Amino acid sequence: MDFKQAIASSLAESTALDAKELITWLETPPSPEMGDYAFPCFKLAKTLRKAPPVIAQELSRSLALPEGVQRAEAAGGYVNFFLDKTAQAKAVLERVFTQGERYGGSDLGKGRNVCIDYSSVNIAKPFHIGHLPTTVIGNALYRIYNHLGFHSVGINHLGDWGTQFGKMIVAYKLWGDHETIEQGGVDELVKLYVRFHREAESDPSLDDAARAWFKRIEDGDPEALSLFEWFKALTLKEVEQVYEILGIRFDSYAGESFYNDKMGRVVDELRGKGLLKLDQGAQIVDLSEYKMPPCIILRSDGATLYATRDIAAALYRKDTYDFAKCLYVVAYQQDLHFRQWFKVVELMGYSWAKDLVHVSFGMVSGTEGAFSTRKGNMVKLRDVLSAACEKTYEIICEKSPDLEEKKTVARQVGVGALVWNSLYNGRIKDVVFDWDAVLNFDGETGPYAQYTHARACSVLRKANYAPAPVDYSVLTDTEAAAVVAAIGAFPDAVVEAMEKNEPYLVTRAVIGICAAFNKFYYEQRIMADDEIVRQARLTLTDATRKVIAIGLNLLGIAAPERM
RNA sequence: GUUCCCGUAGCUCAGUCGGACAGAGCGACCGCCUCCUAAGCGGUAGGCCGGGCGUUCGAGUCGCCCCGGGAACGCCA
Repeated sequence: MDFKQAIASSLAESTALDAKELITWLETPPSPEMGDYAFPCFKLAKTLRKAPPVIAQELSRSLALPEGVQRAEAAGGYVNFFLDKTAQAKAVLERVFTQGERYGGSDLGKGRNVCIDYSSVNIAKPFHIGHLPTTVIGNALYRIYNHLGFHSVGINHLGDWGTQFGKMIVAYKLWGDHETIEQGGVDELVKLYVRFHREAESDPSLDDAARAWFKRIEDGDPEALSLFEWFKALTLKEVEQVYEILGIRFDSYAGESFYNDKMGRVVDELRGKGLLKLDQGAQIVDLSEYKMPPCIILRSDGATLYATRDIAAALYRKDTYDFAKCLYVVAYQQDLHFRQWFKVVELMGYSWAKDLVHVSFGMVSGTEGAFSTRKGNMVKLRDVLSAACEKTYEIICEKSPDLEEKKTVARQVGVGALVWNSLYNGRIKDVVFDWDAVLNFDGETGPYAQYTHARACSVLRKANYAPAPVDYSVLTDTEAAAVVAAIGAFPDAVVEAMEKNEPYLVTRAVIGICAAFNKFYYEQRIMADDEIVRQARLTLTDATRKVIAIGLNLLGIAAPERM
């Protein structure tokens, strides 16, 4: 923030060091009583040939305190800076009200596109709990980048290509029924798929038939194509219902099949640049120099592979969107795959290879091990969503029987709880899906943040709050100051979340605000008798609820005003 | 076997490009609604930060080795 800048500049004058360097040295003390910013003097000890505590003493005395900084105190090897709480409250709250919806945002990414490849559902496969992380993390990043002035391009890279669709057609023609499938949707398709595999074990001719049908899709045979499109439409219809519930939309559904006619370019280019090598019948790019297995571009039968398609997609996206970054929100299992083809793009001579980022995340498993369609222990996203909403509905009936629109709020809170869970921790952590954990709404959960928001809204409603000039000096008590500090820390958290592609940093910033506000709410009476105090506290409450709403919105979570 | 990731309180995790006594939530136990939403707030208990060596004024954080868990490793995506 501005105060940090000012302190760094002031330190720069006294130490003859670069302010930009110094600002990175400044840290936040472990507890608020120790000040708002701390400057560790250890690094100066060598050059100044003095003990850190001595340097701290001298600095604390000689420094010219910038505007808004009340005092500087030496504490061991640190100089602690104490902000003038009134000035801090004024600066932070005015910024909130000036920027409004855009608080925590900026024009950092102005004019630059960011492609975000996420969710990427498979056609004719169920949308299960394992798809939640990519969907929700991708969506949050989409919103975070937009908030920082980038233009996000959300891409659902559909899994809509491969021999499995030949299998689907064979199964459908043998055992399927149009009406049943129209009714049952993806579940029916999965049944057919499972049956195909069972029967193919004893009847290998089925696999031949499947290959033949897939060939017909590739060749554009009308019957094959229409069945294929039908499966696709059925799947998308179901999936879009879930996106609707989650409030997610995509700018592009260009999936695997979309790049079918765009892979020749990749092969030609690789060959032209002398990167392709024939090995065991396949065309590969040798990566042994980079300690990686080769990247296979063409199978020995001439067919393309996953990597070929991803490279084609990257080239297309660069041409189409001229992205500043292209993110792939995909589980860490595919780490090697991305490292391989990113390297291939680099070897092709494209400097933008460095802008390709694998945003990896941990895997979701059940309490009894990995989910698998075959084992049938897979948990469908829709089931989890409805369970969460039902549970929420019960709680509302119990706690807020008079609430109107219970169903709507139950949905917002139930869905919010689920989304929050996927954005609460660092991406890389594995997740064991556990109903009890998912349906627990106490503590640092989505409902907690939503509750805090609703609570603040409730106070403002009851008080008939209207904006008016504020005496910020009455917001200097410990609890109010903590709320101010938490709100003030929000913008940096958003930037860091973008830089690291880690939405949980926003989640944690929201928690910080909620915790501080709830404490404030408990300790200080917002609707104080004193009019000056009341107006100031209401203003703080208003700012709080606004920033919580912004934070939740960045995470893709609704902020109901009552619950 | 090789490479990558992870290992912090009973459980789930955070720990600011190394820095001030290691934090939070859940669970357990104990408190707080005649007063603004108790989906809240407070307190107690609970940790040789997997182990060792090293770098450093200083290591949960960096390097090396070991142990434990996960993932990937050529014609699937």
